[in-house]
Amino acid sequence: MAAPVQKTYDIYATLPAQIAVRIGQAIVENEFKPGQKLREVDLAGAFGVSRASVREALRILESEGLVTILPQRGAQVTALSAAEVEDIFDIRAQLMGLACERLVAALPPAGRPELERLCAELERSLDDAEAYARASLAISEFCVRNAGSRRLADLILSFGRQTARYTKLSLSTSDRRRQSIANWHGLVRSILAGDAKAAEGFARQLVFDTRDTALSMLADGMAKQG
Amino acid sequence: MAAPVQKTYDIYATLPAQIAVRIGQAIVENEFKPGQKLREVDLAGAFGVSRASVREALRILESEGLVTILPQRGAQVTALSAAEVEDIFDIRAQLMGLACERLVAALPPAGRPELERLCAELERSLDDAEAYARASLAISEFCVRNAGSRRLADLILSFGRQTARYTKLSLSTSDRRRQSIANWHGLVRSILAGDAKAAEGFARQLVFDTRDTALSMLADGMAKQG
DNA sequence: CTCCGTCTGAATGTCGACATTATTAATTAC
DNA sequence: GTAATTAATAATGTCGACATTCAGACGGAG
Repeated sequence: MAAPVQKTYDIYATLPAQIAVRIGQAIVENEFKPGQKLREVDLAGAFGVSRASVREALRILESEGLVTILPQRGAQVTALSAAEVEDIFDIRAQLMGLACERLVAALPPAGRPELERLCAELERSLDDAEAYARASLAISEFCVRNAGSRRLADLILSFGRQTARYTKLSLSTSDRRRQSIANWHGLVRSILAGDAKAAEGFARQLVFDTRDTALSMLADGMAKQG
Repeated sequence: MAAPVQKTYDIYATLPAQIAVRIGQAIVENEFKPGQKLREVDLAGAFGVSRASVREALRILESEGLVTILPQRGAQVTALSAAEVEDIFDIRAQLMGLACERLVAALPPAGRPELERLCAELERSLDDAEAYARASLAISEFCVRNAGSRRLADLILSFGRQTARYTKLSLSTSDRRRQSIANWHGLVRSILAGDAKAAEGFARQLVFDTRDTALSMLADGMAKQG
């Protein structure tokens, strides 16, 4: 008797899920600003669906941390304090370390050239902040999705999306991109060499560096404002 | 100018949240079994509310991992494979390590006697599996909630609830409870001594031991069935 | 006897309307 | 002129009904 087939259900199947994806993109790409109110009637009108579907979409986005719902007061784009940004980066660093430590054993042989290709793509994108952000996300996603745990991957990528705007901020200078690439090189080398502990270290450092830059840039921004 | 007051909104305020709490309790306490279907109409009738409220409640529980929603096929109590149980324990061990490492610096002086009291409560409950499970949850929650990150605490406790039935299974023998207490003693001692690295180690070991026992008991159960 | 297609019943998906609550603007008292 | 109160507005909370899709029973062909 063969094992029962694990059917995969397309999360885009339902209407609320589609709405959630589109609103989520707008948030991650900073079209919807932190703190901005998301009125159900407005969104329902914009997407041509009923409020019920929008409500479900907002619940989905709340579970991803992109939206904050306050009872009787509606939904708004989650606005993070500097302390919260730091907190999320710290947790993600820990989880990214775990994922990359696992990746060393879990990466199938066929994934090795793909890993090198994604790393080369990083170097090609060194002069273009937008392209580098995309390439960085691509190799991160590849590593995390091949670490053997769907749950861990979703968690890390969810935290990544919550702080996407700060990561992008952090990678806006070429100096930082060079520092980032150095870490990625170390990580890829460790993975290909089978050194799990070193991989964990590089993965965590990668996130820590991003965190430190983002926080200092935020602090500068605050200093200018206040 | 004083900082604006951060209002706290009671998550029990809305009807769906109340429904979610009650269904969630039933799941954690194993009254609703893994894989059991949760029909919206049934639940709506049982709680005397409309389907819309039940739907929102089920979404909340899905975000906590207690319920799995399959598009067009409804909700059911999340059923975890042995591999998934192991995965959750592993992630929780990592996060618990991080939390307890932070706790060493974050625990306010007033929390020290409380920590010792909760530890003593563990010993008092050594002969009663039910009481020990409660005491274990209490000290875990205390540690995690005083580690300085609401986000991290919620995450750890959420994973804990998802595997609550297996933790309970693991702590069903007095031998295991003695092993658990030894780890808790080590953890509390490390915290009070200010040794963050040792605290991290004990915290992880605590979860690892629970994982190992639960998995071997699950394997035995499977062997009997198959 | 087995397998496939159809059909029936029941569940979820989606919607619009009403009830309730928060916000804001106007008004009045001081 | 300011502050507190109140009324109007606009948002969310909750509900019942209709549309759509899925699971299983039934029946017929091979």
